Amino acid sequence: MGNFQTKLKTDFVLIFKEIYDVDIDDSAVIVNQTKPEFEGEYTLVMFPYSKQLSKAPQVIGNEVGSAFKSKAYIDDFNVVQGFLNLKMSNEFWIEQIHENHLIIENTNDSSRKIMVEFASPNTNKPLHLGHIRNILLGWSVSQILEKAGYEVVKTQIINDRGIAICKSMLAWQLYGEGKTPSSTDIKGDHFVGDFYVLFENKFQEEYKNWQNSSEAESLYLDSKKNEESQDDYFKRFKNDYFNQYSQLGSQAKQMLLDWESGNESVVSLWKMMNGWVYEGFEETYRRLGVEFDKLYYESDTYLLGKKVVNDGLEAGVFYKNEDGSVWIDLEDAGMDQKIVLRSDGTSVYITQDIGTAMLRYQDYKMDEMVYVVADEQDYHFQVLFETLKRLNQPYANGLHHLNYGMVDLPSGRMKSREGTVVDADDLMNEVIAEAKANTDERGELSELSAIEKTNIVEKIGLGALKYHIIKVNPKKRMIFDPAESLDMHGQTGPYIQNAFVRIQSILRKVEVKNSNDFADYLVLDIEKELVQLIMDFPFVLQNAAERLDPSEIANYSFNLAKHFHRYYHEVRILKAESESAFNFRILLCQKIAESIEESMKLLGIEMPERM
RNA sequence: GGCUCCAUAGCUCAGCUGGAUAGAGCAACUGCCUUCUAAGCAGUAGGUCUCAGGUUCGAAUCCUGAUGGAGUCACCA
Repeated sequence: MGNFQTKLKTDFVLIFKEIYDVDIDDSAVIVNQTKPEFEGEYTLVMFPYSKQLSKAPQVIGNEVGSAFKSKAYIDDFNVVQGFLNLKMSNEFWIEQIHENHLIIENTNDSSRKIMVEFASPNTNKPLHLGHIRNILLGWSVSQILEKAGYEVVKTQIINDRGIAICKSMLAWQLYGEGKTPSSTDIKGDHFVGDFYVLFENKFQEEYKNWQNSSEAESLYLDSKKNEESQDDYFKRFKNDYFNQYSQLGSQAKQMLLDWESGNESVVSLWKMMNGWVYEGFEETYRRLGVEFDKLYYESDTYLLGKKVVNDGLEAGVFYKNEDGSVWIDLEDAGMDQKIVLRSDGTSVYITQDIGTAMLRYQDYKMDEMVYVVADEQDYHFQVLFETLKRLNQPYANGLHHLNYGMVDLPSGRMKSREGTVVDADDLMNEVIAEAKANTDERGELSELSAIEKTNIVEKIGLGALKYHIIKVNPKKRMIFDPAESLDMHGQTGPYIQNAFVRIQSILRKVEVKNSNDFADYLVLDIEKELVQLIMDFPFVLQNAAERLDPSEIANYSFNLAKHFHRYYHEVRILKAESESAFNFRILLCQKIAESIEESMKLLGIEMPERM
């Protein structure tokens, strides 16, 4: 790792050995950035060694500091309480700015392969805000892992079968009048989603009517719980009605059975409608700037787990119940008994996941696997991972569940029934429109062509939206305020893009960019802070990769942009006081821009040249 | 009810391997565009880090308990 902090630690350990003849663990050494109110840039904490050496922390600090002074990179030191503050030499900063801190030396065993699953939508509805968080996290984590030296395979499992899509299909058959996305000029996924909603509405209507029948009356009177109102009762009864009484319900279920038995007309209807949905999804993905290496479809994998279950039965991982259902007992691992095969021999959700995991291993031989799935499925993945472990899968110790928190609106949880779901396409359109309005008002782009303008406005709008979502720690449930997501000031994507744009604007005005003639330049404090930030990149990246947490990169980018904006305001760059100052500052600006661009790229956010 | 996760400024969030006086942004208020793009900068104000114990040189951070909130506990996915 080309990380200077690591070098500081090892030097500290050597010094300790030399002057005290004591071995300490370099991983326990604490290096911080010196607080601005003290002199110096790096701080080592001495308290932990006080007891071991029976010396006051201040004394240790002074002794270690004196030893450090022989290093060329140290200029001076001071000790406050138990904190040893190191002031780096000017040459150190001059040297560091020449280094490329964006190159990550891979310390992992050479090129481990990791598969990342994200997005994974159902094909009966368009994508919404929740998918956007999922997709941004999955994409970003993929980029981060790749940068950290992994070979990454981006994948998803598309839930293209089941009762839900059959509802859309049936509604289209009954009420669609042969319309298509192109005949109505509606995006394919929305088109199919509209029929899903239509089905629900028609079903509700049918259900309401039925509730007035004598059959319904007597059922209510016979099987209501005491004091239960008719409304409550029928709310509870909805599923049973769908399965046992509903006309529409039985037609939809019949359609599912027909599909499973391979009925030609149903299958071709299914293919046509899913095709429409995929066209719509494709457009949304393209706009979001994401792509996948390999798609898996549930229609191909939903039968897969069965063979595994049979093998597992022989190996004693599973057991069979009297009724023929198959289970796994995970109680000794603190979990429950879980069913893996129904008594009728069909597989359940987790069985499919087991089968899919094995198929993926056959295809890619990955060492690790990341599932980007909301935290409501925490337990499911605990069970899945434990099961895969017991089945002795080679990647079983490399399984990760990136369990992000769900997205709430200021009004509470999104509910499709109440129509509060925020649609992904609408959201993108809105934020891009806002970016366009702001851009027009500023007038900076008035000389550019319409195409260039559109291009930039998209980058800004999507930058705002993506940053707003990705800056939040994935583990946390987040509250998404649409009004706030339109903001382009303060800690936002456009603020960071603006720092980059300002640098580009400066660089456009410079004729010769590669003059490295500034060895005599005395680096300013604010410039040291900026170089220090640039030097931090590998450290931040490593953390983000280990924790599967893009928000660390987001915070880092903001920090860098913030420092740059202050620098830009305080220090003349183009009109620097000397040639060496000019040369240094131009190179510094280039380095800052590169670091901003690289870290934002890891978040899936592009930089415009102007804005 | 069992298990899991969460609780930091009015709001949205940082603060993670325990370290110095807990930080940003938004909203509010005050300044700064003849000067490299004001999507910017500087400043004011805003805190019992939910509460109570414990661990130690030192706790927002680790442990225990309480309170409040969320999720989950299907032969659903």
